[in-house]
Amino acid sequence: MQHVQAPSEHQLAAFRQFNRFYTRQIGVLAESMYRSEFSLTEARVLFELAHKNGLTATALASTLGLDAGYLSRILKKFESRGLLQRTPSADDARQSHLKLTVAGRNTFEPLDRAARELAIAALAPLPPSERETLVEAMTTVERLLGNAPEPRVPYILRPLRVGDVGWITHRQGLLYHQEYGWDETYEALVAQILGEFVRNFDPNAEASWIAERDGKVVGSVFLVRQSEEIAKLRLLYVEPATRGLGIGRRLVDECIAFARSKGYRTLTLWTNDVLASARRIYQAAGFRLVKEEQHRSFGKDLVGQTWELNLQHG
Amino acid sequence: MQHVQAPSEHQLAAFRQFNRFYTRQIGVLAESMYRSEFSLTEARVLFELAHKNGLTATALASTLGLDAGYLSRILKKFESRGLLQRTPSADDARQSHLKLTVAGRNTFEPLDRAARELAIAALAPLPPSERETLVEAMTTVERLLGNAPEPRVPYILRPLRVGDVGWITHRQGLLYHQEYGWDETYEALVAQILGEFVRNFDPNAEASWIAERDGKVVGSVFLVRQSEEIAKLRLLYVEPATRGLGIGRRLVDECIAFARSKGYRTLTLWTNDVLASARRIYQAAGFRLVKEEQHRSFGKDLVGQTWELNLQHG
DNA sequence: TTAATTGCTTGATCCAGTCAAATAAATATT
DNA sequence: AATATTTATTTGACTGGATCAAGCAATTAA
Repeated sequence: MQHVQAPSEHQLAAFRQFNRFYTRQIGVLAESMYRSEFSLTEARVLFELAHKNGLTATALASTLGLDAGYLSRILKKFESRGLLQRTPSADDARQSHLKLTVAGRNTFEPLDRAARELAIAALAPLPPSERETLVEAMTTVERLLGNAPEPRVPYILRPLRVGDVGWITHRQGLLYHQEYGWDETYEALVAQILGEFVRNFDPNAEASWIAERDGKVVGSVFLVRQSEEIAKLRLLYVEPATRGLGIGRRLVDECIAFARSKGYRTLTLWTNDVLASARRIYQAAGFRLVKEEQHRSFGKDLVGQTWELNLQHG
Repeated sequence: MQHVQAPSEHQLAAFRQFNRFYTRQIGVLAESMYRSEFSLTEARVLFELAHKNGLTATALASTLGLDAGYLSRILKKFESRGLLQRTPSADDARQSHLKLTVAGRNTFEPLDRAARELAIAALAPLPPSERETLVEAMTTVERLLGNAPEPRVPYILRPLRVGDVGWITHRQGLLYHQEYGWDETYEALVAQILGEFVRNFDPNAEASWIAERDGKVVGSVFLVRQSEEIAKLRLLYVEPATRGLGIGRRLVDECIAFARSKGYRTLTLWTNDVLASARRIYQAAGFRLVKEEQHRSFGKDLVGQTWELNLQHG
């Protein structure tokens, strides 16, 4: 059962403002097309036709959100001018497949170039770094508003890369601050642990896994050597937005498998009792609570827990 | 002289795709208004009138990008229905100031609520974290495309907050990786330094400054106590996109002033000769190079430099 | 004083876009 | 197999959103 929280006023306001802004923006674009022999809608149709052969009228109408009758007339106009060729569909005599003729492509070309010039004119004044920022932001909007197809692969695991240490520190610091009120010393501890992990990394005895989804880090875990026989799992974390995909469990499983393969006898970890969702994962994976102690850290009174997994009986 | 590089093909494509996408998006919005007694344009006019009193027709036409004649008719319609009141301007008898009547506000209200419902419907399906991402991306697009007024305050300095340590580590790690090819051990070093800084922080002898612009961290510097008489400046960094605003210089100046006020005699720092822009700042601030040594770090052969500033003669 | 510009209005017009009805093919139902 | 329903497309009829150009009065510049 998921409680759906209402969007905040600030979010609604920003969303609506953006729509007003972009309505105007597109008005400007449309205006600049005004002198051409085609309307904005006709140009959109041409664009679709130029980029995809064999479309049917219905498909076209639905991707552009056009009235079927209106589109029909536009297509008729194109055909009468020799820009468009219709081929009756083999398996449905009602439909035909649409394709621009050579003349059609030639007509589209200057239109397309003009649109390109417009885009250049919009981007060129920006410093290069901001161009990239802009494009990224646009992609984000599109992905989130367009009923973005859920990524086929829900997430991938990959090794640590430059930038990850800082990012994970940042997210964990913020997250535990927001959720549990831990202060900046927690983030600092994470930074130190990860810094040391990287600088003293022993590839034969240690490992890390980063879960990535849609190009963004959504989880991670680290396995360090504590002694000849004991490996330690550290800093398991999963982005709240991606909980429920089994990422946490997967990360822990990877750790266990790796530790076992390297001949460790015990996998240990230290956590705090407030971290309930992590605890469930550890329990499910077979860890057993071996020690608890009160401590004051990160600005809070906490109960630290040590969990262990025997790697040999399994 | 600034060389203006052309936008990349990828950027142009993304930009144009977004325009097509949002054209469709706005088409959907307009459609949903179809049954109301006002057209989308009329609704936009109403919105502007509802949110700003005393507008003139020309101002309105230009903010919405409307034809003056068309707007004139719309206003006439509003006035004849008693939604709008025009007050002749005192200092220009050609203009009049526009203001919604009470009836006008009452008419606008359900319209506004409907638009609000639409916004809710668009945002509600997203998980909260993505809502915020979306809104941020929209704001970014708007800022970059709308001839965004440069933020009045180009940047602000603020103390360290939770999340900063990780973020700064992330950015510095990535940046020096991209610009100079340094490997992940540099990021790890930054993490350790910052982690230690926070955990052993002595507010009477140490300090940090975060430069923020538009809500985003764009620079930082840390000052640590090395001994009774020597303070050390560490990890100066400025986002490339915001170079030229004097942020680096400002951060260094803050360090110097703080070190002086705390009675240190010397301010020292360690850097590498490849970091040219930082070096210029140190030189300009009066630092002198006191030592150089070759070393191999971060996967590169580097020349380390120690710079010092005498805090007493100034 | 005259000329040019600006703010707004009005007449004329157009064509983008909507709606409903019609046709023919495909699919579902009996 | 016959009938009903749905789907893809077309066509006729119409509306009203939007543009353009001309015009008027007030303002500003020459």
